[in-house]
Amino acid sequence: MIAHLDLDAFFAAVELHRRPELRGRPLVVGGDPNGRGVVATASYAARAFGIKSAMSCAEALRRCPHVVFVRPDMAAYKEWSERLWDVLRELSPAVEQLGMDEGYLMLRSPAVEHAHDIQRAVREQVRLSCSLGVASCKVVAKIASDQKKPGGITVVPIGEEAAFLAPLGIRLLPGVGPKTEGRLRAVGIETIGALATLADEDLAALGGGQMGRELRERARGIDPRPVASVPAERVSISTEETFERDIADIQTLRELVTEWAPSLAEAVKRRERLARTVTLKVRLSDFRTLTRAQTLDHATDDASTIASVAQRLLERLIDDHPGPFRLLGVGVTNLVPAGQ
DNA sequence: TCTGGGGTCCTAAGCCTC
DNA sequence: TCTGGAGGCTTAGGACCC
Repeated sequence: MIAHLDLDAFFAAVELHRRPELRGRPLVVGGDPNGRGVVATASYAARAFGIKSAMSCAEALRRCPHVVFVRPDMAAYKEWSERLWDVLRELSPAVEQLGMDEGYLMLRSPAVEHAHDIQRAVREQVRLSCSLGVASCKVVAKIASDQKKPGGITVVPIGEEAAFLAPLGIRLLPGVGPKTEGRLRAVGIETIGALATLADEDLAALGGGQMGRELRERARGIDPRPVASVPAERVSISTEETFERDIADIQTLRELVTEWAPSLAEAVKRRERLARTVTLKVRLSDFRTLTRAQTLDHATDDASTIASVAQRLLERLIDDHPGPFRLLGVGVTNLVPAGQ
């Protein structure tokens, strides 16, 4: 059996350990409530006011005028996260980390007992609350872990996967976002059970291809993906910034590109890689996102090369769309091992 | 609601080579 | 020499995730 483990309001939980005087008060970890910030994590006290992740901080403030805002301290969360994963690797024969605050674990039998042991160890050794889903495959375990938050364990016995999923809303299936949900609703599919029985000819509602077939398989509780203990290699590194106010001035944008290139190059070097492709990304005032990319003849980890390619891409982009821009980003992809 | 920052994966079109 | 198709690479965009 597999467990999906998910920390409960992770960033907020860390902040409450650092400032115990805020216990019980609605807390949001996120951006600037007077700017363009969004909520990264809301404490459970804040959720009671309808505040959710990804909501704008301005809206969160409207819903709860006395909410406390805290800027994220990623370095601190990373430290807590490392402690957590060290503990988990001691407890399970195979652990697959997804991001800082969730992942899959292989369970020993009896699985339910093992899941309780893991939850207790996280509480006692890392002082964090987590929820777990226990099932025969990843997709079912993941959906199950969300059923009894915070602090719950949901077990789906073997053979009951499809029945467990059937009544749940389509949006709970990982891979179904707002767009796919809309397309499915348009053809009358509202539950995971309805998706599971979708006829081949109706798969077009999911765009046809392989993704549609895979989603339908998962809706049936079928998911052969193993727990992968070895982390996948990074495929891209990027940095981006949403501006306080939209920027039209080309010189300012050029300077930003030049300013960011060294830290990108550093990140590439640190991973002992070279980058073959440089990408530039902008967001227009109307929220449309545009990208331009160039693949180099010779892979690089050189800041000035990255900067000059990004500048050229920026000029090309500005020729097509003069701005102003809400966001600017620079990234590298196509990473190959250094020395190749 | 008025939408961050860091990513991953998929798709489709255009181009090139075999 | 011309043509057609397959397949790979690059580019751009879209959807999704935490």
